[in-house]
Amino acid sequence: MSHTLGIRQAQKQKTRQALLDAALALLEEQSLSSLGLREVTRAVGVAPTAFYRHFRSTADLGVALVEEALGSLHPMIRTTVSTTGDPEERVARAIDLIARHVDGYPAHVRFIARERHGGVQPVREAIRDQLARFAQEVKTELAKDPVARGWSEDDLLMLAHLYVDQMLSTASLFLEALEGPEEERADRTLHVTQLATRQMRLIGLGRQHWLD
Amino acid sequence: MSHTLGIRQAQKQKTRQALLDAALALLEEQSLSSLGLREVTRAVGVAPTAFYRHFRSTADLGVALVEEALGSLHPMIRTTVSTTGDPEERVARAIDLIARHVDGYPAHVRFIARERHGGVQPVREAIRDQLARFAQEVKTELAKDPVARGWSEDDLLMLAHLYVDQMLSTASLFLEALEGPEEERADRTLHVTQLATRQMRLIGLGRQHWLD
DNA sequence: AATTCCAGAGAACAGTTGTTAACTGCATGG
DNA sequence: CCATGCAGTTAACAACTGTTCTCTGGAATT
Repeated sequence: MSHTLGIRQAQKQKTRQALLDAALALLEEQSLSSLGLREVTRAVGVAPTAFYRHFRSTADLGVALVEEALGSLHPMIRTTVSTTGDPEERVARAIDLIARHVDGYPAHVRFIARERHGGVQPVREAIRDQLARFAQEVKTELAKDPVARGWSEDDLLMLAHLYVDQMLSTASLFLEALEGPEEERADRTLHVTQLATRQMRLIGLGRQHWLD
Repeated sequence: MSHTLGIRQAQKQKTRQALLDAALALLEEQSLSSLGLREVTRAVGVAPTAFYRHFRSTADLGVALVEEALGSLHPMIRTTVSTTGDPEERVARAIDLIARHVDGYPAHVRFIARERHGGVQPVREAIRDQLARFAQEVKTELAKDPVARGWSEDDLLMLAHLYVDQMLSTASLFLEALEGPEEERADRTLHVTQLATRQMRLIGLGRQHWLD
C-alpha cells in the first residue's frame, strides 16, 4: 500500500523520529510541560528552527508520542484478556504480558503514566481517548465470555475500565521495580507480580458473583 | 500546646503559606517540574530571593504541598472505610466523602494526581509514602470487619492498596467532571458516582468470596 | 537541463530563568 | 535601651528560552 517514498521524505521522517526518541529520553527525568524545544533539538544535533518543520510545539510532539506509545498496542489487548484457558491461567498470562511490555518499552510506559494527569491538556485528552478505546475493546472481549450473560452494556464497560486502570497501575509498579537498584529488581518484580495477580483474581471473583 | 508565636514568626508563616497557595494555583495549568521560583514569588508579590527563606527549591516546596494535601487527610480514612452500616450504605458513604473532598479541595486533588507519577523524584516519593500510610490505615480498618476472618496480612494489604488506588482514580474522575462546562457538571458527577459505586460494589463482592 | 520546492542552518530578538552578594528595616532578647 | 537576628529587598550575572526572518543546498518536478 505505501509506495517507497523518496530520499527527501525518508530523511524527514528520520529526523522526526530522532526528535521523538530524544524527547522520550529527556522525559525520563522531567514532565512534558517543562520540556523545551531547544533542549530536544540540541539532543538530536539539529538547529532549533528545524523543530518547526515537524511539530507546532512540544505539546504537539507529546500528542505524537501518545500515538507512538499506545497506538500500536491495540492488537495486544485481544490476547491480554482472551477467553481461552481457565481464569487463573488467564490472569497469569495477562500480567506476564504487561511485565514484558514494561521491560521492552519502559520509557513509553513512564510517559503515559506521567502525562495521563500531566500539565498539558491536549496530551491528557489524547491519552484519555486511547484508554477509552482500550476500554471499549476490553468490553467487547469480555462480552464473549459466558460469564457475561445477563450483564448490561454499562456494567461491561464499568468492568472494562476497572481492568484498564488495573493494567496501568500494574505497569507503573513494574516500572518502579525496574528503576530500582539491580540487586532488588528480581525481588520487587516478583512482589509486584504476586500483588497484581491477587488483585486481578479478586476482581475476577467479583465478576463471577456480580449477578447474585 | 503551641504557645502564641511572635509577630516575626507569624509574618514568616504567612508568606510561606502565600507561596504555597500561589504555587498550588499555578500548578493547575502545569507540572511541578516546570514551575519556576520567580513565577511563584511574582504571583505572591515578593522578591525572588525571598523564596530561599522558606524553601531550598521548587521541589522542596512540592514536598511541603504533599504534606498539606495528604497529611491532614488521615483522620478521614477511618470514617471512609468504617465498619458500621450495611455494605451498600458504606460504599455510598465513601464515594460521597470523596466527592465532597474533591469539591472542597480540587487543587490539592489535582496536584496529587499529577505529581504522583510526575517528573520530580522527591515529590513522587513523598506521595508514595503518604499513600502507603493510607493503605496501612485502611488495612487495620479492614481487619476489624468479620469478613476479614482467615485473611492473611498480605491479602489484607493487597486489598487495601486496591481500595486506595480506586479512591484516587475516583477522585480524579470527579475532578474532571468538575473542570468541565457548568451545564454538564451535574450529569457527569452523577455518572462518575454510579460508575464508582458499581466498581466498589464489585470489589466488595470479590472480597466476600475471597476465601472460597 | 532548467526550475521549483523545502528541510534544515544561521543569526538575531526580547524576555525569561536560578543564584550570588550586599543591603535595610524592624522584631527580638539581653 | 541597645545590640543582635533575620525576613525581605535591590541589583546584577550569565545562561537559557521560543520565535522571527533570511538564506542555502540538494531533491523533486517539469
